[in-house]
Amino acid sequence: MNLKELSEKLGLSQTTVSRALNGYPEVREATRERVLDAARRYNYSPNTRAKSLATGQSMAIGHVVPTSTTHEMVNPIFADFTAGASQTYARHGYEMVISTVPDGDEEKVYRKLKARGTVDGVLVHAPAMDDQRLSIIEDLGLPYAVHGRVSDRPEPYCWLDVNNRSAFRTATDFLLDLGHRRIALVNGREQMDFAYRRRSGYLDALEARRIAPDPQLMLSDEMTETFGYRSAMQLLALPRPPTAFLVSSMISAIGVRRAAEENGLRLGTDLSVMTFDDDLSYLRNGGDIPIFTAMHSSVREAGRLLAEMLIELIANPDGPRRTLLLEAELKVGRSTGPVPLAVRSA
Amino acid sequence: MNLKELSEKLGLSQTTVSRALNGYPEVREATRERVLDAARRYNYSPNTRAKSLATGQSMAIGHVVPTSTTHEMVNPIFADFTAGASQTYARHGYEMVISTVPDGDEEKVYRKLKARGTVDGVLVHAPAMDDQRLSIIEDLGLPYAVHGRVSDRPEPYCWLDVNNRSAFRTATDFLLDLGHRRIALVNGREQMDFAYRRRSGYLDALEARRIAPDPQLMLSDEMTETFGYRSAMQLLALPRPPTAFLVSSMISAIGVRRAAEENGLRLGTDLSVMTFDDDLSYLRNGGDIPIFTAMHSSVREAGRLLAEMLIELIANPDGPRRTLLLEAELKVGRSTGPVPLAVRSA
DNA sequence: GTGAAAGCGCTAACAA
DNA sequence: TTGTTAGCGCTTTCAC
Repeated sequence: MNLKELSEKLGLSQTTVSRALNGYPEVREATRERVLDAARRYNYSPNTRAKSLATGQSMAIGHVVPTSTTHEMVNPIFADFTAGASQTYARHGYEMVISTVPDGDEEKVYRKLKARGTVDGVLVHAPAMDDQRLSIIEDLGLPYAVHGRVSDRPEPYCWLDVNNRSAFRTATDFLLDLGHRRIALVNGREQMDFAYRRRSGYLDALEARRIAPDPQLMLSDEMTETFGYRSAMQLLALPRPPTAFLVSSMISAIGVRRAAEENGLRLGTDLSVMTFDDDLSYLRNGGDIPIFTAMHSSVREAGRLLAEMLIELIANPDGPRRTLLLEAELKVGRSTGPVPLAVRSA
Repeated sequence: MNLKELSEKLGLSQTTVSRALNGYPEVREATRERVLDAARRYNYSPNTRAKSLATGQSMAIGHVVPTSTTHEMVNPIFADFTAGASQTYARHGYEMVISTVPDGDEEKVYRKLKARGTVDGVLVHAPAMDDQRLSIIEDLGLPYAVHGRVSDRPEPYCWLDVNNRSAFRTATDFLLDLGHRRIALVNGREQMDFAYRRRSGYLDALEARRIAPDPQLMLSDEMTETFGYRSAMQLLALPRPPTAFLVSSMISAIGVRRAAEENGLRLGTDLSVMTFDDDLSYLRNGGDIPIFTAMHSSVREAGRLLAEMLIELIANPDGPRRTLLLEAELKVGRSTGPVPLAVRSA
């Protein structure tokens, strides 16, 4: 059933039917009723492609995900964030188009998305400190919004970020208050903007107490379980091992716990583990996770919000570039010892 | 740059340019060269919407994900699978469109996808035993492929599944061979087809040795860390607790480990934990995971394969409904005790 | 081997 | 308030 057929059934012109369906004011109410009714009865839905072609809007938003190095897509953060964004899109009638790209081919993909008219805007994930994507997208004239920030970018752009710096400052202070002095930082890859900001927060806290950071205690790589495990094994084997771990993701913290276990250390007694992660659904199911003391934020909600911001930008491309900084919340769990912990002898 | 502009630059008709670009044979080679060259130079990409409208093909494939109850999208399996499928789509020039739906609204969404011509086919995730979606999609005449199977469905359809039954039979046999007699099964939600098949395999193995299954030892729910933890806490508190756990997902197994830890039990010594999960990227990063003994399969590869099958079906809707059953691989890690473990006294 | 023209299903001037 | 008409950018007969 298409517009032509529907209008013939109704004995009206396509124009009138179209106007009735799209809520234009110049249609008589009775006519509109008739049209809407028939549309429902015949299960009519307008062909998106035809509509797009006529309006120039694709009513779709692209998420471009690099595959090879970062494994971004399988990152639970990405999943939760995307789920949130998707809900917003659905409410506004947008489709979500996900493209995966081998690293390096990104420019080509954005260019194509634009040229082919596949999407009306794009959401950018996991920006690096000197991320080049934004300039490319900006130059293409494609509306975009960023989950995170790009430190090296002076131009205004639409972003939403969690306050990583203050979160890690707070977390580190928390551990310092407990009496810890050797705190390991198990962080994401150095080029990632979030990792840089987190390290800054950690260093801020140490500096404020005049504690010299020990480079040996600061590791960074892609945040997998394996990385957490290996980091902890390595750090716990030091002559002066850390008494606390500040870990940039829950899944890596789980790896840290595995290492602790293998070393015969009990969390909350022999070792403190504190994590920053978003509030991920695959770990909980409505329940609490008191595994670690944690800095939490809702990444799903972040997805919803940023999608709203992007849609607003698409509607008004010359409007202001909105930004939003979310503060993380501290949740104290039982794995962080309440008292200064003895340094384990080598 | 669109076709008209490009053809004007070349002094050719749109027709010829179109033919040259799309590899039609009746174009002189020299002309084709010129056209392809110009297309590259001017960064020409055909407008997808216009092309779709003209051809009737959308060159997009839909993944419909229920949101409310199952949290499917944030399931790491889904993420890895989708990443794999997406790679195949990219190779074949397809876009991937993801829609989230509140449970129950699925029929409406499929109907819309079809009526609006948004996609050429759909991939169905996480089927339940009596899943109604397939009949709906079938009736709509939308090509589809299923990740998993639907036990209650006699009609042929295109699916790819891992052999859950034999995997769990093998896993249970493995634990039985070690001398375990009280083996807990921590499984996915009962309505899920995969959970049913896994339980069957588990029961098969017990029955073959004339061991009566203990209903107390069989739990099922959505596979989160929290569920694994709670299950294990509950089971370990039994008068006769299990000596081994067979867990349906790695993340839940991590919860089981947490519970074991809290109970002062060491994996591989006091307790065996065996898991079935796909080979998930967020846990590893190229490395091994010696956490549990596991039945493994590559879900990313599964995504790639099933996407191929679907694309083939779209190209030839009246062709055979291909199916593919993958066998899981047993990987023995150090957490499964090599000898019968003493039953912990209550 | 190349081009003219119709049409995919819809929207949006402009007319009535 | 409704209808006529001309596109949106591409493919695809059909004619040359």
